[in-house]
Amino acid sequence: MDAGEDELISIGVFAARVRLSAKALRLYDRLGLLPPAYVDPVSGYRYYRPEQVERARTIVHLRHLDMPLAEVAEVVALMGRDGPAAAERVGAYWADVEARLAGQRALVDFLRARLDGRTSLMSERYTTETADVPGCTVLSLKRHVLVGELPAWIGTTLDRLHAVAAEECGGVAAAPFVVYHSEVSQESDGPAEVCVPVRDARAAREWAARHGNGVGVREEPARRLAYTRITKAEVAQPMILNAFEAVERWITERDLRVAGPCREVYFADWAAAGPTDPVCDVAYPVRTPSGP
Amino acid sequence: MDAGEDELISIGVFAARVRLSAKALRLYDRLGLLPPAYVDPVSGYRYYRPEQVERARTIVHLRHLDMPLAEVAEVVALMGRDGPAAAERVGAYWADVEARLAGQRALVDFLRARLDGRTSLMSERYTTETADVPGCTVLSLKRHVLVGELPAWIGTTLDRLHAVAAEECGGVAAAPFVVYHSEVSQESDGPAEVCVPVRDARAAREWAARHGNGVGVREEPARRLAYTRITKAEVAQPMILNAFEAVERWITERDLRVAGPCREVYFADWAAAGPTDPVCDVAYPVRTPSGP
DNA sequence: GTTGACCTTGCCCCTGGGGCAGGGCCCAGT
DNA sequence: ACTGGGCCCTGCCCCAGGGGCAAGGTCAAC
Repeated sequence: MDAGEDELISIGVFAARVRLSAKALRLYDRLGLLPPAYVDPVSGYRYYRPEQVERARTIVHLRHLDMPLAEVAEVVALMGRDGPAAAERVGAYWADVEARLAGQRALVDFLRARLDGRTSLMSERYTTETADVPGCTVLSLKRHVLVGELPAWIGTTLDRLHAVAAEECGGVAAAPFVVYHSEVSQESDGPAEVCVPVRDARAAREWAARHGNGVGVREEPARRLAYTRITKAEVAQPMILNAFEAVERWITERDLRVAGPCREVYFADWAAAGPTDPVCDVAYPVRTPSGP
Repeated sequence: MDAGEDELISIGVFAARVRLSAKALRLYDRLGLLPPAYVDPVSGYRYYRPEQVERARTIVHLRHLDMPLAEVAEVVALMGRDGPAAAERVGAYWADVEARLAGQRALVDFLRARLDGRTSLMSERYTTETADVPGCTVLSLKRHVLVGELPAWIGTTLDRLHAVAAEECGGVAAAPFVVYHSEVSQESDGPAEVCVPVRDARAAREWAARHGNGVGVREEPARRLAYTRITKAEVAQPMILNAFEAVERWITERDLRVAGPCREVYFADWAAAGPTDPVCDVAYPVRTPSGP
């Protein structure tokens, strides 16, 4: 158990054994990730022990998974005391990676199809029309949200506001919708706003003043919307982007102007709908080139 | 076709529409990736046109795949002229990503098992022994090679040297082996050397002087090897790391010292072997604590 | 004792931006 | 016509995770 001092290894030899650069080892020392067993107080030379090889190799492996050093530090800190917990952290990290990847894979398909020119065929699938919708008072909740969390957030928020509208505000007056401010389709975070039109504007305002943590009430003006209707399956990322682009193209071709942030109008019962049932209108507010 | 000047969009508005920061747009301008349609020569203000939205969004998507800007530039350059070629490049990029990922997935399994403590069970699977092997003359080819390319490189190089040894150097004298210099198991590149022992040292030397582009001839000294025997299936990354670690542990426990770079000795016919057939010895040269 | 290999710190470089400072531009209201 | 506030400009420093190089100190073998 008593390790002789002859076991001290210089940084170059240690680096070669664990396949790290000396530079990386110095960095890990500075970060407290893998401090040398001994540092000569005069020369500043770093010396390692063979027992440190295991820790170093674990770090190498974790870096090979592109795990940030901060997280690597947590894992190796756990390693000595609680192996299963460390293994668990690695699993959790990798699950995150795989989740991100699933989205990226879908995006690859979408992009390849678009670059391939198959998009022109696809845009014919979308029939765009306009409709004039009256103004209304809406319960609204606005937040920055990442693409990955969007569906879940929309679902729960819609349910919450739906319940409030039904019980406190005289019922739901029209189809709920989600507005994407800074008017892009999706991708990355960016403020999204879930809106549920209510019948009783005054009751809504009072309820929001009393309870609404984050929930606001506002007037949504009457609008002319250019929209295309899509199925439940087509709402998924990134397929829905095709719908947004189709509507944009339709607007441009007709020399109309976009007059506000784009939105998704959920006119059907989401839970009851099958994958091929239409559930959503992808819409842009428009005005005519002449009028305001 | 003549776009009115009223279509010019300021950087802030354009940034919001394509969901990029103004900072990113300036960077893309500087890199020639997405130059503004017009730059005011007096104020330096950048102005974009709606037609540039498509290109910008493609860039956003590609960046979302973590594609480096240099490669993004190539793809978007192709986009206008040759869509299918651009799609092809994206596909190729993603295939690379997936390939890298396959290796990382295996590494995750390996690491989780090790951190979980299941490694102690596994080390019992490996029976380590020592053997004294005589010195010999070897044909050798040394190169820096990445982990992913290792199996392919070893295979083809072994075949090449095998053929030379058989035809020009009096035949193969012993089992070929691969030496990993800077003595680690694997991971990342790092010089690896394929060695094939030959019977006729003089013929080998002459052949190498005449033809050997990169192929060298050297004396491999007699060694005592600590080794464990593994099957064809166990040669795969990263499972083989368990074997290396088992041998290292065995050496440490017996108070021996590593006396050279580790190696894999391929004693069986690789092509003819099934997954459960032993084909390889994972070995470290050792010396006793007393002797040199 | 000398020499060359090794080690040290410190600095600038890369990518893909974020954030801030100091200063210029533009438009709308008065 | 002026002024204010909101855009926009450039330039600088910052992040991870190191790579590379320079100037200088150390170690060990001969």
